[in-house]
Amino acid sequence: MLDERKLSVLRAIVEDYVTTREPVGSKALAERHSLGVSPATIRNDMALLEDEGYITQPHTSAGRVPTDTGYRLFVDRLATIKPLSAAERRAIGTFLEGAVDLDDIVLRTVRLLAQVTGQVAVVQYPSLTRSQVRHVEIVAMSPRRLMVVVISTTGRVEQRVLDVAVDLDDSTVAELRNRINEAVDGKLLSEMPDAAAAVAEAMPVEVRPAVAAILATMVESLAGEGEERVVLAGTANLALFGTDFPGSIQPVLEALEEHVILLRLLGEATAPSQVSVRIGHELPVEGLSSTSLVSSSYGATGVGHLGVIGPTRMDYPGTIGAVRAVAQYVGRILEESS
Amino acid sequence: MLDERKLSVLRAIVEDYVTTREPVGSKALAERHSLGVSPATIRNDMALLEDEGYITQPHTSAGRVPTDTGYRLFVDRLATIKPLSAAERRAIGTFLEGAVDLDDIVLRTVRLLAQVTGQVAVVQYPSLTRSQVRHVEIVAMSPRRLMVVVISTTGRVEQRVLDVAVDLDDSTVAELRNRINEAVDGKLLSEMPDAAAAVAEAMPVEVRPAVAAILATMVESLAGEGEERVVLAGTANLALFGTDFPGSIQPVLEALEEHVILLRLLGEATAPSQVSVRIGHELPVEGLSSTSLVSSSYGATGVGHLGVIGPTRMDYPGTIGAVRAVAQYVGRILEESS
DNA sequence: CTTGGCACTCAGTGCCAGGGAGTGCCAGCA
DNA sequence: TGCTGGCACTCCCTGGCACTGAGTGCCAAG
Repeated sequence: MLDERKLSVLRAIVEDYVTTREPVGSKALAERHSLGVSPATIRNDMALLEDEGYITQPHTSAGRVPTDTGYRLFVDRLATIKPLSAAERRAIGTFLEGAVDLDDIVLRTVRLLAQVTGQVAVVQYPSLTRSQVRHVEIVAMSPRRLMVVVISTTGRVEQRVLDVAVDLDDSTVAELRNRINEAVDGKLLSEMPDAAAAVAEAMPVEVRPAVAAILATMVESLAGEGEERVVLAGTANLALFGTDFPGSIQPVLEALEEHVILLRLLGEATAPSQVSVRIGHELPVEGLSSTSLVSSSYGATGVGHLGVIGPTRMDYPGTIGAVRAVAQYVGRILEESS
Repeated sequence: MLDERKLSVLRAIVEDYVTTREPVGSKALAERHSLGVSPATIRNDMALLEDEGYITQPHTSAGRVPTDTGYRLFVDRLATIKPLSAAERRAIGTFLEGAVDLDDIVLRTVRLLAQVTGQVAVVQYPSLTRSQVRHVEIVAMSPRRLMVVVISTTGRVEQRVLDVAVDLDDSTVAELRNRINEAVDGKLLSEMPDAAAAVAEAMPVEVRPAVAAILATMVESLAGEGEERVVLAGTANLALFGTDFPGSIQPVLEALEEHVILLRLLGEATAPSQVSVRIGHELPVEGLSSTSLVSSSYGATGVGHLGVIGPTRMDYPGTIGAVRAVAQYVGRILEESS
């Protein structure tokens, strides 16, 4: 159905449209790309591509514009990812090296990504549920109030204050601390429920229910969905692409404020440690129907995700390259600092 | 210079312009407001108001628009703050009551403020330096690595991991913990340096330098500028006012991403526990020169700030009322939960 | 000091014609 | 069968033009 030349035409249309922001016509294509055929032939091909739904015209006597499916085909079969230049890679490296703690790493990453791609960057904090536990600290603030602090290998530190129904003396707390650390050290937080159950079993019978309750609360509050966090940067870049969004960037900004939704989108990315691209209406979010999301997980265990959101008319090869590179660097930095 | 009637004219211009978004002319003023004089008289007044710099015309043969100084005069002398309706107050109360922890309080507050005012809301986390210390916990994670956790009465919990040069055994750490808690309990974090010095003095001489170093690092890292945080909501509302910003909302969005700057602006607000209004070029930030900031501190001790950022052409009486009300409620909630 | 009248300015709108980019279709050619 | 050049057609965009209407500044009279 689509022979080699028609694919070339589609590629040329996407590339030209991305750079010029204007519908591209057959004559311009014949001039700017060496397709070896006349405009008339290209017109025939374009008519067919339009029938197949890959391109469309804004109005009768205008050039063609890629559709979502057109971009999809381009990304899947026609684009070759643009690797970053050596200088760019070096800049990324040194910029991220300078980070002092996890907050700083995430902040730098998201700003970097926004700056490199010129679009909106999204970075998720390393997910606690996928991180390994490095240390658990339990402190009795008062006889019936405990503070639990969990430190992950990725550097996240989360704490909760729990009220318990039974007085717990210091030695019991100390024992609990030791047992918990023994049980969960190096484990994924998602494995904690099982480990916690075992710990409760091993404690003296009179405190067992209290301990079980503590552990349950602890696991729930630390490993819950609510603990995922994302950070954004570069929303100002949206205003530069204002014309790319039908009407207004308002719905886009609204969608970006819903961090829960962003987290879901990032999480839905398919293959681990590979860049995923979701285009226009492929994103199941109203306000983002004219944007694309280029995302990837980072870290060896896919401990978090990051991505870039921009208009569907974006430079996919470049953006994919940037996202991939940044994800790699962040993963490396996190491993070094753990 | 400005008699009563001219002030009324200015007030009428501001009110009309805020609602209609269009330059207002003498005839319209005479019709919509009962000023008791003819359009011609109003024209004379307007000419004078323009000479004084309170209003301006976008072009000849257009109506008048308030200038920054015009708004300033309006806010200072002409506006009567619009208190929220009973229903609104009730809604605020119940919405904020539902919060489960500090993060939740802040999140709900900022969303509420954005929703009520229809503009961009900014809420600063309770400042650690102005909070009282409720509890300090020191935990030896390994002989040379300590974790320090500080809990404030406002519910903020901050932790740091410190590496120390000397081995500290458990009993020393325990003693340190007790002494610190004794010394700083109920004190403002800003008073900690003094308290810390006294603690170091009282420790055994061989660990004294190490302890002093720990305390110094601790105070510095916890009470430093870097620890202030702000949260935004309602940036999407900016797009609705797009036409109010010359050119683009891009510089505004950019400025909003600079949290450090926002913090500075919030902190500069003058009178404590009173609503401060800064209009247009009064804000020393390039990108915000066509916006106004209505802000207030909250909490009895002015422990944090919150505010609203919108176009200079905003409903000042309503916004001031909303900011004041929300600040009061947040303060109350924080006290209840402390 | 206020008021009505009057001339003037100028943004905004609707209309129209011309130019241009682009398309679809068709007939001819390899 | 597929490519190509030619041609008529569509429709957006631009610029010019006249017109309207809101609004102003000024002035003379009350």
